[in-house]
Amino acid sequence: MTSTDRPPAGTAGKGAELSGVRPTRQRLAVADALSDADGFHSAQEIHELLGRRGESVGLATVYRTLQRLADAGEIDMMRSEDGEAIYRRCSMTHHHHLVCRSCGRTVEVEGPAVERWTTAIADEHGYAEVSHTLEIFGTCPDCR
Amino acid sequence: MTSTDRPPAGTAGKGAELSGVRPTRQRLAVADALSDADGFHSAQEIHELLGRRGESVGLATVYRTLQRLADAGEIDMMRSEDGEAIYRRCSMTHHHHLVCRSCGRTVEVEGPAVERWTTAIADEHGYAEVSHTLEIFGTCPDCR
DNA sequence: GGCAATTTGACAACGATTCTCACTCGCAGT
DNA sequence: ACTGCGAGTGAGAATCGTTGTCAAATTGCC
Repeated sequence: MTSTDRPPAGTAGKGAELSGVRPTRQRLAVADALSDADGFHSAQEIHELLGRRGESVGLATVYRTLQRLADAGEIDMMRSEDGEAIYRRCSMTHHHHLVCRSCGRTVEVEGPAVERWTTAIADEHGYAEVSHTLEIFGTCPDCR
Repeated sequence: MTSTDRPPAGTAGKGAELSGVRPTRQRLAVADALSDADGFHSAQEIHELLGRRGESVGLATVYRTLQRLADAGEIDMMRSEDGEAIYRRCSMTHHHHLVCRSCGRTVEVEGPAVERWTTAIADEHGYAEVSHTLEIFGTCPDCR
């Protein structure tokens, strides 16, 4: 469940998207760390990075912040092959992976055609809020 | 008592992939369960299914068997949105699933265009023996 | 039949993520 | 600036999926 319901916070009538979200030191630090380090990073990596920077932030807070950012669509979340959640600063295009069965070498590929197709198919069946996962497996040239 | 007995040294050198693999009841049961239930299933689901069937198999064994099968390329493994490992029997008709996030209602869809696209992309990067997984998620009309 | 390597299974160990809860801090009103 | 309250935080417990351990059971092959 991705419930986003929050208690009747009477505070209404202020910032649009940021209703009830406080820009605390920790949140800024997490968002910042993720911006500085590009590419995908796990919550634990971010936590460690913050520690090295001296900006100590609790692990639980890092998890919460990362999740909130992902929910808000400000960052992308996907899962590594180990099943760990990894995040990256948003903006880059949505893409898929072409993975080698033997060595694991991965190539990121884009497919506007696929994006269009999935949306069309879902639409055709009346499904809304579409998302999808696509992974391609094969044996890379070096492993042939 | 070491070099006296020598296991089937070059016994009918054909069973390449199955070197040292015994077709035990448990392994057959797991492979069977996965074949019967199509679609993706987690190790725990398979374990539970086997339990219901009366074919009791240890959880650890299910994990090991599934992993071995995946390594051998006999089944596909990917990760659910929760990060859990899910497997499916390989070699079934090429179709994908359009799943409803709320009620789970699933529609099987085919996409020759996607098949062609994935093959083309893989080819372009020199990858051979291509296979892929694609799942589409959305909210079905009844759940809107 | 009988032996040794492979497998199995119950359970401990693990690592990632979430939950709990007492304590702190930012924000708005006074 | 002072204060109250709820959002936010953090340390550690609790979950949960998955892997490691090891004695006992099973299987293949002589």
